[in-house]
Amino acid sequence: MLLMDSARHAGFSPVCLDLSVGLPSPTPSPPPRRDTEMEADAGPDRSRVAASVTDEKGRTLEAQLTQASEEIRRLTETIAHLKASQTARPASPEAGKKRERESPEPSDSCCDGTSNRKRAESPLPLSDGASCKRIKVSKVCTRIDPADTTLTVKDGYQWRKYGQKVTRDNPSPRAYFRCAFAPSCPVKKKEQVQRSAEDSSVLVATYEGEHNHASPTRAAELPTSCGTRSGSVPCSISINSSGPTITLDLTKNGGVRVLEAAEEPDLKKLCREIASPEFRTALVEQMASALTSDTDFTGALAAAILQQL
DNA sequence: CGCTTTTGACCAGCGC
DNA sequence: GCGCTGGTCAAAAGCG
Repeated sequence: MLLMDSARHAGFSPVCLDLSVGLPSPTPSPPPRRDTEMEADAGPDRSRVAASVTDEKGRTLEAQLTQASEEIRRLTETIAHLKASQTARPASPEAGKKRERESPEPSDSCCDGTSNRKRAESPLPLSDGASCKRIKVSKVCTRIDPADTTLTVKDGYQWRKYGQKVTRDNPSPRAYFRCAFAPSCPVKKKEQVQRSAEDSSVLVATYEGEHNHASPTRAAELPTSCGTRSGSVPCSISINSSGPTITLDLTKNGGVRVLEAAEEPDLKKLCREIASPEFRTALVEQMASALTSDTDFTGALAAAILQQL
C-alpha cells in the first residue's frame, strides 16, 4: 500500500482503510447491531424503532456489500484462472525474451533512469540474475477529475516527468515519471489514462521498484495539500503480489473528513470519531453504495486486474 | 537563473 | 532487413 507505506515512512498515521478484496474471509464490516447499540442511549421507545429501521438498513447494506465482494472475488478467480492457463503453456524462447523485457530483471542501474544505450554498453551478466532481487511492480488505479490533464497520481512523492508517449493500445498518452530523488531512488512510475473516452477519470499508474527513502513531501504536504487535491477521490485500487487491495484515504479532500494542519493536536479526538459506530455506519453505507452503484468501480477494477496479466 | 515540463529524436526489441 | 512500437534522452520552452 503506497499511501500507507509512505505515511509510515513519514511517521504520520493517516486514516486509511485497507480492504483485502481477495482474502478468503469476507470483508469485515461493522455488524448492524452496532447501530442499535449506538441508538440505545437515546431512549427505550425511540431507540427500538430506530434500531429496527437501522437494523434493516444495515442488513440491506451488508447484503449489498457482500454481493459486491462476491462479484469482486469471482472476477479475481476468473483472472487467476486465465493467468494460470497462460503460465501453464510452454513458453517459446521469443516469448521468454519478451517477458524478460516487459518485466526487466531488477538492477539499480537499469531502473534508475539510465538509458537503453547505457544498458547496451554495460549489459547485465545473466549469471548475476540470482543476485538481483525481483523488481516490485504494483499498479494503482485512481479516480481523478476528468478535466485534470496533468496525468499525475498524487501519492505524496515527488515525481519528475521525463517523457510522454502515445501508445497504440490507448488513445491517451502515457506519461513516464521517475522519483525526484533519482538516481539514488530506483522507483519509476508509468501512468496512463484508461479508456479516455469512457473512463477518462481513471488513472492507472504502474510503479516499478520501491522507494529507498521516506516520502520527502508527505509529512509536510499531507495536512495542507490534501485540501488542494481537487477532484481526487480518496479511494485507490492497487494490485501487487499480495493481491488486490482497496485503499480509502480518509485524509484526502472529498473523504469523510479532511485533516487540517490546525487539527493535528486533536488527532485523538479524530480517532475516537473514526472508531465511533456513527462513523462506521456512515462509512459502510458510503462504501456499499459506492461499490454497488458505481459502474466505474467495476470497470476500473477489471482494468486494473487485466493490467496485471 | 535554476528547475520543470514538453516534445522531437533516438535506440532496442520484436514481428513479419 | 525493414517497419512498428515502447521507453528514454536531451534540447528547447515555460515558469516562478
